[in-house]
Amino acid sequence: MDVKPGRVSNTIRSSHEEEEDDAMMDLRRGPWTVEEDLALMNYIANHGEGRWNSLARCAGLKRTGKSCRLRWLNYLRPDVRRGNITLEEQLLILELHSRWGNRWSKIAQHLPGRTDNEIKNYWRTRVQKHAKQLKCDVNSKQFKDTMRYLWMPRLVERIQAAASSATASTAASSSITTTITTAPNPYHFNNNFQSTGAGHVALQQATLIGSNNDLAASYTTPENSSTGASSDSFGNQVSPVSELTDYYTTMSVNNNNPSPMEYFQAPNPHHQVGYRESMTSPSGYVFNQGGLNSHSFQAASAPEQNNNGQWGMDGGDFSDNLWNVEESDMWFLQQQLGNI
DNA sequence: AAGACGCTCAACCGCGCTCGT
DNA sequence: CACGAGCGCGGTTGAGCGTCT
Repeated sequence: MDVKPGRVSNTIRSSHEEEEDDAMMDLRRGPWTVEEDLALMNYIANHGEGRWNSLARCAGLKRTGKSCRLRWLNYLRPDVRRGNITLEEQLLILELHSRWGNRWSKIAQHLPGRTDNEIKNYWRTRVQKHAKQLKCDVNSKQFKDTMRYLWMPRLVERIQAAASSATASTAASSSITTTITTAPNPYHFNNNFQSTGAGHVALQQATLIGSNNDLAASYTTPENSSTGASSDSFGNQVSPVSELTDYYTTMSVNNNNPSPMEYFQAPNPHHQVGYRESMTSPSGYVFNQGGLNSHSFQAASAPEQNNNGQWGMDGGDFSDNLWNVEESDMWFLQQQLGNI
């Protein structure tokens, strides 16, 4: 990659450090400086975004329009959300990716505040890592089945557990909102900018969803807003209901070994469904495939299981536990794969 | 303590689509 | 219709940092 040496990721360097580099070329590349960020933000605050090439010139930035657009969309926008991908977001990413594949921007549209870049990075670093650890290709049927039958139900279970904890604790009722509104971009925007920025609406929306404390029902899958079979923007057939739940239903009919997802109700295809409706009482399902039921599952010495039989959930902000819990996910998935 | 290794994520690149001329 | 500019998207890179040995 022909990037200037000394590139510093995640680090804002002073423009003084790079003046020598500037003399070498007209267009700057590499990490953005504080001055550049401020120039870009101020210009967009006054003139709006779009027409990126001319914007770059008019703002006095020695950057390509592409670079400015990327910096704005992925980092400087006021509604960009940073921090760990929550359980719900993970579930949604898995679900949407199972339907659309690597259509990152499309997936990102359903995760307020998350960028396609962030989701793409999450997929590559977390999901593909899991596939690698399970010794199967991320695009293989085996791994997709693992996601559908094991990983996603497990996420739902943990979300339910977290929701229960949140309900039990009045203090916890605000934890989800806190998570969602955590860490906007590092710069302070004045009130005028915030009130006029389009992103502010999205941020309010995200907060509203979180504060609803009804996470499963909060999700709006693309099918929620349309009825009947249709095709996506790439001409692929898109089921009116979740491909995921369709798959569960089909598999449970065709497979003598009932999948864990049998405990998820098949949705009415004519009914607009969210997760809450399509997945009833996931926390109650039994892993009876290969003779493993909830008792043997819970009795096993998996890491991170607490005294309540919950997984990595201690009643606190569940997003804090996310990364620790992932290790138990790997343990769990590997155990389950061994039984298939 | 220090070198090796692995992970994360901001940033870049190339391709293809859209739209105006 | 042809062409080019602008833009968006998906793939890839690599610096920095944390962890392991």
